[in-house]
Amino acid sequence: MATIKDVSELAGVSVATVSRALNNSGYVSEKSRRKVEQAVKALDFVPNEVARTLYHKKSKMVGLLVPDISNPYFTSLASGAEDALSNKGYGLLLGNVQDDMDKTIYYVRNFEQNNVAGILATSPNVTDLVHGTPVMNIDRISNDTNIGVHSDDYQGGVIAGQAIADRNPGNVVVMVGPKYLKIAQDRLAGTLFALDAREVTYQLFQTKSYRVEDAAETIDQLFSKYPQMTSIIATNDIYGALIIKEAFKRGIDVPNQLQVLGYDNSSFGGLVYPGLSTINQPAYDVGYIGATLLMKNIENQQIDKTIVKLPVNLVLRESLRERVEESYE
Amino acid sequence: MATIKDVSELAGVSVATVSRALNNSGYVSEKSRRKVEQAVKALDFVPNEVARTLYHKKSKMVGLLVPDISNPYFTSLASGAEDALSNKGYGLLLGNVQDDMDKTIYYVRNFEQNNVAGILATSPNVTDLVHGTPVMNIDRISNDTNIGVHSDDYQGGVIAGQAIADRNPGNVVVMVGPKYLKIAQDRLAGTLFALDAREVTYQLFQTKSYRVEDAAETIDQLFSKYPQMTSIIATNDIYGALIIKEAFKRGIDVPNQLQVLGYDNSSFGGLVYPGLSTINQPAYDVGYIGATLLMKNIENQQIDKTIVKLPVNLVLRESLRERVEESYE
DNA sequence: TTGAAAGCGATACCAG
DNA sequence: CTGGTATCGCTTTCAA
Repeated sequence: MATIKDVSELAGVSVATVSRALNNSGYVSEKSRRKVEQAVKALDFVPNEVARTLYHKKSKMVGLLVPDISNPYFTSLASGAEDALSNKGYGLLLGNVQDDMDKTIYYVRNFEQNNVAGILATSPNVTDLVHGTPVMNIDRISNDTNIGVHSDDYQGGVIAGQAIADRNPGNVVVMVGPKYLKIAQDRLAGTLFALDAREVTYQLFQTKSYRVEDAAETIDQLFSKYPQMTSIIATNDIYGALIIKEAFKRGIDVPNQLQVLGYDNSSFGGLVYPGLSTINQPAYDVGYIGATLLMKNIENQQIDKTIVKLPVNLVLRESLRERVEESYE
Repeated sequence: MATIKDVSELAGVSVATVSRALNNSGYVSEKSRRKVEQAVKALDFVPNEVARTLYHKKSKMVGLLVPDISNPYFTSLASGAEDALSNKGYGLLLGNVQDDMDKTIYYVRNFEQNNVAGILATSPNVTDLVHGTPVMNIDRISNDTNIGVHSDDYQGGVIAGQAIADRNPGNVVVMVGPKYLKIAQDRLAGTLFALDAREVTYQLFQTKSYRVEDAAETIDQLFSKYPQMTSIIATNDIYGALIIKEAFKRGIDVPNQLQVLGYDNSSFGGLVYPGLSTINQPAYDVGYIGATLLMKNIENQQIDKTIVKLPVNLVLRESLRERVEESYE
């Protein structure tokens, strides 16, 4: 690969001039500029990003930390981030941390060794691990986070609770995500608020994690513990789909005997039958907006202290029963 | 962040000695080594990878090109690659090229600007775009590719054809992937061979791409064109799941009236009901082995000219009918 | 408007 | 065993 020196020699100017021409910085005569352009073309020259990074101590790359890349929700998120980033010429360094603190530490360190311009993090504690690199929290936000973008979990919980309350709830089971996750707490609070407001009773069922591998066995426990349930709010769409499947196996009619509500609006929600009703979290948008904000901070050096909270909405497919109008009592 | 110079000053030795101590290269006295270690600890020093890369003209990062990161098949592949890479201290730069040549070119260029150590590519033509960077083709291999890892597409096609032939095929429709993809051709050849050998007749149905967005409308065309079909071999699990769903909607019993075979063994195949039978492609392994081989080539500088072909197998769930034993005629 | 030269942070050669 | 120094490719003062 040609270097700036090769270009300068071919063009008959100094490397300084080439650099100026390339970056439109400082004065460059039209004549020099033309010579540089020709040489660049002739040599198929592309500036080396590593050298640029070494000088600036900041690369054109952003590190993305996701808990589990097999989970379609995070895939959408990554996809949004990637689109925003590549639009502005940034690259994406991927870190799959698997909800493991050691891997998180490993990747943050690795990112900083590579002078990433910023980090998009789905674990709120990353801010403490970093040595000055801008961090944008996405999806998972903790109470003391003051910058990030996520979807409105409490509201999502409320919508979920109302959707069930509206539809002849019966015996309601609410699956609860890992308690150390604020998003799980918020969502639960919203759901319980909505349910209580409508005087719907419910049972809570705790799940360990959001990981795909843990899902199958959890479902079994669920059905044996609550064989009488007629409504269930799942922690995510994977559980939602598995519950529908298990119901089919047991000859339970969905939604008439058991209605199921997922969460996330993962891509496969529309692939199952009956279609999984769910709460749409704008994962792609969270990724896209998170990346956009991060780049803004990187370029301005000013860290806005803002939390962007994106609205969620109910996606109705066939796994919920018909809505029952309130009667005049 | 501390630099090697800071360490050398604190330790009272030269940067050369620090470097030697850090990399276990050349002679370093025990005494010097201890001083260096202390200084490193005191300063929380981590060597800057960018500077290392500039010197070596080769980073500890690998670029991964995937056609569509929303597709769970590529997600597994990426996951395997990531595991192998992070085990050996390599980072993963992601490029989502969306089957678009311009984006492919953009990313290859971007990867080389960053001196990636190698590229894992799902588009066979990447080898021609590269300026000396080692390329390992994964998943999609063309005829003139001489290095790569993929799963045995022809054999997968054969297995698929046999699975259908074994099960009272009736009116068979074979979906055919994009013809510019060798994997699609090979798979088709295998399927047709198996079907012909058993004297099963079939119809071909061409699909445009593997992209998720294009799937929904294709299904409609399929059902209206072949309302009488009783067996279908889908191009992938997404189509498989959608076909099952559409069958349910139309009151067609799966598998009795219509049996469905997917391809890929995507994570959600087990989430639908009835469970989608499919051909398991070891996506994770392709990614893992591809990355491992690539790293071997990177480190030896010698490019083995090898194609690794991984076996595929039938995953039986409920979307296929019972096997019919051959009768003695 | 231009070019010489000093970094950026590490590595590795060569002399001592 | 150790330290000085050239080098990787680029950017940016500073003087001319």
